[in-house]
Amino acid sequence: MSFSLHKKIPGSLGRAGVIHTPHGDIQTPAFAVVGTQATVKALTPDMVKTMGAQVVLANTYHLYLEPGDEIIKNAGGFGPFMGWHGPTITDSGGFQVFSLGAAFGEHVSKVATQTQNQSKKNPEGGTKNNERLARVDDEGVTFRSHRDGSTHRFTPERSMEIQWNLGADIIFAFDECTSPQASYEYQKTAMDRTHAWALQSLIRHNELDKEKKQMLLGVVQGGQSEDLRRESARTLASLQTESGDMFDGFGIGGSFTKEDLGTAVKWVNEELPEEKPRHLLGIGEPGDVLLGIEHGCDLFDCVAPTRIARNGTIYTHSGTYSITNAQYRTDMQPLEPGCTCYTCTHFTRAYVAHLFHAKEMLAGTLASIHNVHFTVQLVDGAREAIHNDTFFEYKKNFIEKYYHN
RNA sequence: GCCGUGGUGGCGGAGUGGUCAAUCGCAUCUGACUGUAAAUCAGACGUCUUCGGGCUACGCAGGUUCAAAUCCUGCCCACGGCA
Repeated sequence: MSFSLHKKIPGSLGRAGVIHTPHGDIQTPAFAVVGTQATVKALTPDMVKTMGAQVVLANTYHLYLEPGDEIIKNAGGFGPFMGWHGPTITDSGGFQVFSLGAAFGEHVSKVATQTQNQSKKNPEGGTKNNERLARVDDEGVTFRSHRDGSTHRFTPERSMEIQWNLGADIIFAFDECTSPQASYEYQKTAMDRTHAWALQSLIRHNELDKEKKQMLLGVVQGGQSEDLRRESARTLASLQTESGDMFDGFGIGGSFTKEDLGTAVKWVNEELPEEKPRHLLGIGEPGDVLLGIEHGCDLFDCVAPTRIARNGTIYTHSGTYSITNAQYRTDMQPLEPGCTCYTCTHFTRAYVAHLFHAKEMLAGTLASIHNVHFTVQLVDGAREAIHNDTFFEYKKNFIEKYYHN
């Protein structure tokens, strides 16, 4: 397990490199396709591979609940279990602390469209406590399963044990992902807690993974404040156990606003060591990914391509559109003219629209193929541009078309 | 021909004197979705509107009533039964 840096974007933090894993290399920057429950929804691993995806990310919380991490351990890890033989990542379950906790029942997302006011209801932001499914304390998180209501508890140690069983090549320290509505004080509290958990994660992981098969990434938090973000990055970068073990890379977590995503990432990556990979967690949409790449992130993952696909939204180089809109029922063009994906080379908008209206399962599959292909291609193109010293030109061309049509 | 039942918005189907432009479901239209509580969710859905409201509507035509989708009369239509 290692990371090698091959090329830097002159004048920015952006770079291209390779992460070597026991299941193959990941050329970075790379987009990890999300397969939360050991399946990329609506797609077979063959399809995912054909689209050019290099790595699949699954979720600790979900796989712990179903089918249980022991079963996956016995299957040889979630990769073999799902029939994906390339590199893999698992998230720690930390994000569910947010989505089942402070964000529960709220219309709060990872990337807020505008600067939101701090919650008047709760310093941590979001809903009243009695409605949520997860509650955080200094030692861990107690949560109720969204599937059957049963109560469970995650600690940093437990997350490491489960992720060890799930067997991904790259795993994350257990962290607390905060709401963008949380107060500064709460962001600081959560960040300090995340740092304490980071050390516990590191210690427990090194007990389990003596041969260092997995890369463990520490997760930077700190909300939208520059001082906290920088402090978090510095703290994690220098964190080490008594035996000298350190993180193999870093995740950048938490929530952002659309406006400050780039700057927040920049603050963090200015502090993080250059020789270790950085994963921008849960991002994202095309423009956000390019921003992340420019500011020095190597890995991305996001549910957007597959989720919006299943809901009928199609990525194109001139922006997104909804295939279910009436005008596409008779449109005999491919989803995006010129696209080389399987869907675009075999089917029309009218056909895909029909599948959506008829509620056929293939609708989500064909749309997902296109959107994942689109996103992977975008990142591949950016990587190539970095190697060719044309990144800014590449980004400018993309952004102009994508956002101004 | 007689008897019975029923005709409500694109469809199905509530409502059986006032709070009904009419519950609800489907369809339709539009929007949202960023470490997947998500093949999900939200809004609109007679018509016009200066967004206060106005107008036209519950098979058709009359009638009763302050007030009718709801009660009465006739007609038309559908389904079932008997001749």
